Amino acid sequence: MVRKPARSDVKAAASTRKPNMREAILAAAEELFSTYGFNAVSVRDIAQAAGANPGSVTYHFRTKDGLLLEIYRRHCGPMNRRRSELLAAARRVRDLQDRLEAIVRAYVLPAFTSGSDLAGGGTRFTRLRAIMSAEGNEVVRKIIAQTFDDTSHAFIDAIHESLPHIPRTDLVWRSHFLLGALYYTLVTPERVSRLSRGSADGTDAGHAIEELVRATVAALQAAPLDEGAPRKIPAANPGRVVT
Amino acid sequence: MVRKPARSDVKAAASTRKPNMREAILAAAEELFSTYGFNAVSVRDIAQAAGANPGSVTYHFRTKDGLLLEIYRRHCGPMNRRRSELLAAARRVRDLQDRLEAIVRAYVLPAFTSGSDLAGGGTRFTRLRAIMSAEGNEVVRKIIAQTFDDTSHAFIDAIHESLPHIPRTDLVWRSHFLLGALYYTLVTPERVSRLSRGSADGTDAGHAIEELVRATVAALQAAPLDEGAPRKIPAANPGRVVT
DNA sequence: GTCTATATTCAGATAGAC
DNA sequence: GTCTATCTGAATATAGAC
Repeated sequence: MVRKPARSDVKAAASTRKPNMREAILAAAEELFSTYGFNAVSVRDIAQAAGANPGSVTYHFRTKDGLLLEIYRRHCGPMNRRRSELLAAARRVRDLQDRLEAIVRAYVLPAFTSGSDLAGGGTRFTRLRAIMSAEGNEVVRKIIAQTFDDTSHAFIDAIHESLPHIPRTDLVWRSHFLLGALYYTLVTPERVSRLSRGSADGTDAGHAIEELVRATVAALQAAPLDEGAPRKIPAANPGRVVT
Repeated sequence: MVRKPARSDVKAAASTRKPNMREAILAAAEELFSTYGFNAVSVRDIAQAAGANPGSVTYHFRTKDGLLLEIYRRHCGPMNRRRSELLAAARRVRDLQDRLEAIVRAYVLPAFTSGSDLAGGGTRFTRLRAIMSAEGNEVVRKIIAQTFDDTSHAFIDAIHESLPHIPRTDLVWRSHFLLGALYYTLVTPERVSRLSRGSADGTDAGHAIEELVRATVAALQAAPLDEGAPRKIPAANPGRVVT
């Protein structure tokens, strides 16, 4: 995906010792951040991986946060656009059960497939988002609230249309669980492989999607807490637990 | 929990300027790690919060990793013991539906209530575990595989007994999703509050547990992927996505 | 406009004072 | 046995060379 320079004259060669150093830095940063987290990776690590000088990173992106910001800018647009497309298509599905499943799929799929360029770009970026939310990065927190909340609301509303008898609040919780499950699967896929004793491959994104969609659709359809069938109060949990 | 010194003579007072500095360091570290993550917090930060000298931390715990290890040692024992107790009780529930719910509750509850001493200790520790799994800390990875896999297997097996017609592999996926949902709720509770437009409080652990249990029980009971009713191949996902 | 050499602050860990 | 003063290396960001 590196654009070949139009002319390879001396001047151009001199001013770009490595073709598109900026892109190389971005790619290296994305790879390292999504693997080790933001805080664990230094600007020096990134520069080294990209074959650049540490200061070169600062020149292109001002700060380490700026670099992260640019990675988000790259991915958020395409990803949310794809989500909107898929959601619009899902809403046109007639059968209610099928529609709900299509909506969930429309939410999950772009997290894996999206990404402007490389194969696995979407997965890598979503993994990065998972790590960033755990690390509580302040820069990212703002981006998320600004960029993703609209999409999240749109999905919750669409789900609510398919399940009008379930209070919106419950659907918020359940779609929140969906995102948590999605993130966790991308962060520690090897745990699935381990606990299944090899009968499942946690890194198989296609399979993960299917399992996640199936589980989520069932969870969304569950009776809400208020109007559920009367249940015994479990001995283990007599009262509410306070944080 | 701070043991009072048997004698408060001059020598004892001199050797302990602050009572139980070791405990103060542990408490400060747990608080900071579970709030900002492991990599974002420096030994100096911890020392300052505990009113200690940075080197004092190294004396008590050798390394920063050692400090983390000790925090895990403190919590894992009580937590898994409580889980075993609750699981044993749950397995004795006769009604299959109720039993399944009790099992899930036995898994989730100790993540909130456990913790040797302070209120919210369990929640704080589980939040820490969530962050650590995202940061991919190598020290923790080993502890988890050693300490938690037995418990996880026990729970999956118990669930499988309640749902024998569902392949164990699917149950592994679904209980994995449970843990992810639990972690994510502890990591970003404010997102629930935001998306619900204030009608839910993400930090209300009691409510979170109820929502999580309800959703998970439904997810666990869903038809497995293999033998589900025949479904249309969704246009959006013609093939498997490769990571 | 792009990158290298350098400055300054701060990290984790040590060796010796109490 | 416990903690303080200090060392060494690495962090981000700058200011100036190309």
